[in-house]
Amino acid sequence: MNTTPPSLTIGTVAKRAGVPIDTIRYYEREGLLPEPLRRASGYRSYNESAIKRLRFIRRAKELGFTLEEIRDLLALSTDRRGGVKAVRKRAEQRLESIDARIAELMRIRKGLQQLIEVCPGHGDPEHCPILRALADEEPQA
Amino acid sequence: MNTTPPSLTIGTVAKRAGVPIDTIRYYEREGLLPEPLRRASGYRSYNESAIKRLRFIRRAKELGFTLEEIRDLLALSTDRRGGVKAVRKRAEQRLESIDARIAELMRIRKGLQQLIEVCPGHGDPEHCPILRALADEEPQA
DNA sequence: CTAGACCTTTGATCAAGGTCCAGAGTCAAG
DNA sequence: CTTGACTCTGGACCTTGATCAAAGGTCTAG
Repeated sequence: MNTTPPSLTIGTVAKRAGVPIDTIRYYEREGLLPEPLRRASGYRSYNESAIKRLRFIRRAKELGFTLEEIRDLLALSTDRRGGVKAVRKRAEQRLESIDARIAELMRIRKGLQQLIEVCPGHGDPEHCPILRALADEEPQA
Repeated sequence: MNTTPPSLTIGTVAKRAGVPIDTIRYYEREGLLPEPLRRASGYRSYNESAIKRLRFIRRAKELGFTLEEIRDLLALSTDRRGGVKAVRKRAEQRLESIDARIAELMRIRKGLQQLIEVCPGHGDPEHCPILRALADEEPQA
């Protein structure tokens, strides 16, 4: 709706979006940002929408999306038919993978916690349960 | 105590330890495995302790230790004075960083969950709360 | 006009932890 | 002896998400 004249340099966009200049060019190469207009001098010429897009990317990254997934989300976000359904599905998948990662970390945490609890913290390495747990044979080896 | 004759080839060790051959050579380069004896032909010649050590590394990796930390643990595990105390300290640090990671994932999870809950899953992308959350301006932008 | 800030490109580099390859030599079975 | 499986070295390459350097061109304030 607003047709902001394209006039921002990459440095300005970088500052306003909170992203390093190199990263902007990198995102452009990776297809996350459209190629901007250029001035006669070759300078990239951005408008406000580029800043929005960079912030979109930043937030999605904070939610744990990879750049690959974000590229996908960006494509979906402009798909009027079915885009919303697909976006929600991606978000649900993301949630599942976060849950799986949390569960895995909890499992690891538990194992480590138990070892620490029974380790006296001194004495012979032969009797340290942490080292023993790491070194012991597989059951049925 | 057991003085197993060194006679295992790298391929055998790889199979028994469940680690690719290239990875064994890589660990050797990185100082996680001692340099093995060699046959006259130049073939590496391992004994059972190499397999134990590789399993140690594998388990430590499963507990989220980096190779750097594992190298450290391996050194400590043979240090009779103070080694155990230091090992326990490393384990405690590892636990703390796991807790931090879990907390971070829980925070992310919560944000994502809230977005999914209010997303109808259909309709105009303009009204999709997930896309809006990603795209919206910073407050006070 | 000039200094200094800003921008351009290409290509290298980083962390981590491997993975793969070519070309050559070796080993065990039949 | 031959065949096929195995191993050797050295170095290149992979993933992800940037980050930096070099050499040069442009823009803006004074």
